[in-house]
Amino acid sequence: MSIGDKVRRAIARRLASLADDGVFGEAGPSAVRAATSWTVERPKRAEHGDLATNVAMTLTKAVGKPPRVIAEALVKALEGDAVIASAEIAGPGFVNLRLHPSVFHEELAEILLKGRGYGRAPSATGERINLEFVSANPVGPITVAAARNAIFGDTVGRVLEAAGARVTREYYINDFGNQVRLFAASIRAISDGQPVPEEGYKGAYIEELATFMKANDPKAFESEETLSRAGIGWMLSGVPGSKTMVGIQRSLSLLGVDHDVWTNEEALHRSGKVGMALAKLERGGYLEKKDGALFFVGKGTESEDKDRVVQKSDGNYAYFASDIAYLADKMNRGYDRVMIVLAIDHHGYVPRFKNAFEALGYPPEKFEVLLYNFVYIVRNGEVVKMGKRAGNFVTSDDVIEEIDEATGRVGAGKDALRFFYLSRTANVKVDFDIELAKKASLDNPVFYVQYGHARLCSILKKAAELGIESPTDLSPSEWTSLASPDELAITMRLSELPALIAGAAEMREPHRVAFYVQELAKDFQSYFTRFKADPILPRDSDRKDPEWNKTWDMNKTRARLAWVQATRVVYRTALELLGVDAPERMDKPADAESDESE
RNA sequence: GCGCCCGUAGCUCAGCUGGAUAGAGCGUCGGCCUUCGAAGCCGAAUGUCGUAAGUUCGAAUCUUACCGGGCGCGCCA
Repeated sequence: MSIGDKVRRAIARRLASLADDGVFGEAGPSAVRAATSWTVERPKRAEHGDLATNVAMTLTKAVGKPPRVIAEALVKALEGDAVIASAEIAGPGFVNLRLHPSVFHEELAEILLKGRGYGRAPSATGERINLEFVSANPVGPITVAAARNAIFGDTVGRVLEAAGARVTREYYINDFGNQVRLFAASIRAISDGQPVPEEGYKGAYIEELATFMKANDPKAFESEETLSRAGIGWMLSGVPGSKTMVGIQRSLSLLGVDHDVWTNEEALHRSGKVGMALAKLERGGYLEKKDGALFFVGKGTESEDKDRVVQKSDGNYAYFASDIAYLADKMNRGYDRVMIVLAIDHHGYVPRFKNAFEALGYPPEKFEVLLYNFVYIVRNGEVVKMGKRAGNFVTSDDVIEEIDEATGRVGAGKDALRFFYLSRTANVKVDFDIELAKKASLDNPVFYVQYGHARLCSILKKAAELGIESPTDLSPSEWTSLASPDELAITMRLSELPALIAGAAEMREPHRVAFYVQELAKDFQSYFTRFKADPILPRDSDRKDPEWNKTWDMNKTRARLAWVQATRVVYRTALELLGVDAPERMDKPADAESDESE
């Protein structure tokens, strides 16, 4: 049980017995037991205690007594409590609480016991969720803008998994229809030395692709169909050795994103799943023929102003038809919930998707669209229009590579880009200034967080060098020497991880994890620097005396080393949820060193 | 016209399932390295929370209207 839960339970119990004693009048006993909306939270200001509750204020109405009267009774009843050491009334009726140190020690013991499992659901027995994301048009590389989809979607997946869900990550390959024909035509034109068609694809990547295919995959040119299929295959896997044609799958992998299932739109048509899904809607009376075309008529919970075409009057299916088939296909595979990550310009599709989902016979609340806002690429203060057709886009590979070089660490670019996107809510738009990307990357808070983790590791490493064991199981009496308010306050922060994960998963808000770990890093780095005069480990000067270990308080060192390890556990879990590395050491980038010597 | 998203410090953004004196990073100014990592720490300055009403003991947070910015309303994909 978390610290917050323990405190909550203690308060609830005291309140219930006060009510039973008639302190809150006739309505007391039932009112107190019915009240659930009150909170136990860490106050903004440290002098307000370890935790505070608003229970007295929320009970006022139901009980018919002023907040301070309720609070006074509660404070009195809490005297001698095993969890709460002291309580006092503050402000309009808050009850500020201070806890016994043993409560923190128990939490640390639990963190060390559970390790990586701390804060996570005990087992993956929750919903089976199909999470579709990225699904970028496969006729071009992954851009920095698409990387937002990839990173947001992937991190939602990580957080949901930590909360117990079983998540399948899925990519929908739109390899059907007009854009694919144009793509094939563009490849053929380039390989024939002809100009690409008016609406075709241009740019270095497709030239490289065409040149490569001409030399290595001549059979692909037999027909337009083989050409488009092979071309998309190479888009996914990449051109060997190429920097401009890294391949969608590898680009995603470099972002720390890996999909479990790749579904082709073309295969949905070829296998007849589109026809089957429409037949099902037909039976339900959801289709209507008008002007030679077939329309989906939504009758679901979402209001829609008009009917949507599924089969055009020329006999071709509209894109929406394969969307419907794809939804049916996913649910036929046995998921409890279907989620799709889409850019905000798709918000108009949500009602028709939901109605189609409902028309297929599924509860609409089991379908979710997670929307995220645009990424605007900015160069010298001006927004740059990116387009695959024009070929003037910035790929995530470019950005990652540049940051890797600037920091001198492979993986730093991925970490910086992930943290950059995860440091804001999904529904705010982002400016990505590519000229500043390199410089700004060195200021990326992710490195600050990682530095904190490296410092923790450094303490443990140093302890090992000194021959001091870092224990992971201490007895209650051994823990007592861990008593500094700073260490206990950080422990309070550590204890928030389980609720944080649950909240981030429920709200589909991975940015909460990014802000949490940043706050944790700040707490720790501040503590670490301020306590230099009271080091965890004996310094060289302390060990000059050969008898030093007789006077040194080794109990305190051991308790603090255990605390360091628990802090590291929480750091690592948070970083893992963000898909960010937790390096054990960080070397100062070359640029920063030269700045220093100037 | 209708619908969705956004508007919080000089800049970029948290806080929005209502709580105490509205926070962080960057930037600015002033301090701190002989000792567990200075990619660090400490301190200072900076706000009509877009505007106006309403609900409430209490509103950045909920409701309504308005203002400003973005996006969506195809037999396109």
